[in-house]
Amino acid sequence: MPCDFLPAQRALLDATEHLIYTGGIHATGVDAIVRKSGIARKTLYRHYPTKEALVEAALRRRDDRWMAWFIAATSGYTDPRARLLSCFDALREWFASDGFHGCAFLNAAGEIGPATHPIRAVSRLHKRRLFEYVCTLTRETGLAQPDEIAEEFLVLIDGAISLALVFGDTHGADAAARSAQRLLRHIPVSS
Amino acid sequence: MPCDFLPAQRALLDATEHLIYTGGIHATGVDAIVRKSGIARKTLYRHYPTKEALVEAALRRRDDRWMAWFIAATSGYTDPRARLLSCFDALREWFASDGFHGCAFLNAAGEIGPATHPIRAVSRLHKRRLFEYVCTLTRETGLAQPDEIAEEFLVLIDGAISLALVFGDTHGADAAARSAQRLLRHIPVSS
DNA sequence: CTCCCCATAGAACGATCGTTCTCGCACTGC
DNA sequence: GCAGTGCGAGAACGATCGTTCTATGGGGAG
Repeated sequence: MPCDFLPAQRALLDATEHLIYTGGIHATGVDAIVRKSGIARKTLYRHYPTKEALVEAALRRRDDRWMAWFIAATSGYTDPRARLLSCFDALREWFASDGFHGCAFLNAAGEIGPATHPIRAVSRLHKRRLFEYVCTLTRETGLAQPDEIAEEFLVLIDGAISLALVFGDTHGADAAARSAQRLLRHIPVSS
Repeated sequence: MPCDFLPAQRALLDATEHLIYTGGIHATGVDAIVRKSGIARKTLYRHYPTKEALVEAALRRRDDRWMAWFIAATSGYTDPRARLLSCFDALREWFASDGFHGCAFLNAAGEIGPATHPIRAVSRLHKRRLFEYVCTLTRETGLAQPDEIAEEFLVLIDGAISLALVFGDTHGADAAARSAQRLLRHIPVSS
């Protein structure tokens, strides 16, 4: 993992990520990507053999950046339980931000049919990375069975994101936070 | 609300629902709908002014049928708490069924950009209907603040569906069921 | 300066998109 | 028999899809 991107790649990935996030993968044409990025079509196809590869690269980079944002946004508390609960504050902020349109990886998985498609693999990778990070948070709390608790948190996180997409508000994050608080209140600490 | 559909409409809605559920809205062309349904293009455009209207009608009917299935699948227990928990048994069964591809309404909302689009309204309607039904279940339990609990259940349900879509397994339903059991164990009954 | 490579702009390719039109066949009421 | 109508099959429309090609114009190495 060395590597920054060339400026042309950066512009392409920025434009692609934004367009497919706000408008969907199939609905965004190469024309729109070229127009928004200011990069020539020929250059696009020099860096990426196909639109699909460009979309996949854009999603991989979004994965990196989203995870970095989420980790940064949930590192403000030293108390492990407060840090775990701050996940939902971060989500609330995200839901209320301009241009929020759900989880790009859930959207991609829902839009693309076959489960063997490379883009579906990016979605799985993202959720697995998120799960691993939540595992580190739950393990720090000293609760019993931290990985199973992390699974429950993953359900709460993705449920909150989905409801925020559909309803356009933050009530899902509030409900998820209530569930999480109850979870922390009633789970025994390990041995 | 009289009305069954004419046979041509039924065939069109069946084909459209199946195609857009498994392949996405934008990825399914009118050609494929015509081919699968065995209905002539001209007939299609007599019943529905545009592909978008046909998709919307197919989603509305899927809403009706999915809700009917979900209600039927969660009516086997007389004990209100067992009935509430049976939601996740129904989901588990759904996740393991052939052709499962997440929630059609979450997928549609994720694929379609503008929140004012008519199809987005169908997604909101579906989740609101699901919420209302879960409310009836939570109210029967006699728990305090049943509507807030129903919100939490909605988060658990949609989170489980999203994880089932991404990972292709039923662990999300298991985790959601654990959260739900803890919820029922630790919430006080109203007054 | 010349040669070469990369970049942009944009035309052009075949394919497919959503939509409309034409045709032919089967059926109905008179 | 015969005009009228509904439907299936499919051609055809312009537009747009993803992709490739040509033409043009710097910028660095020799």
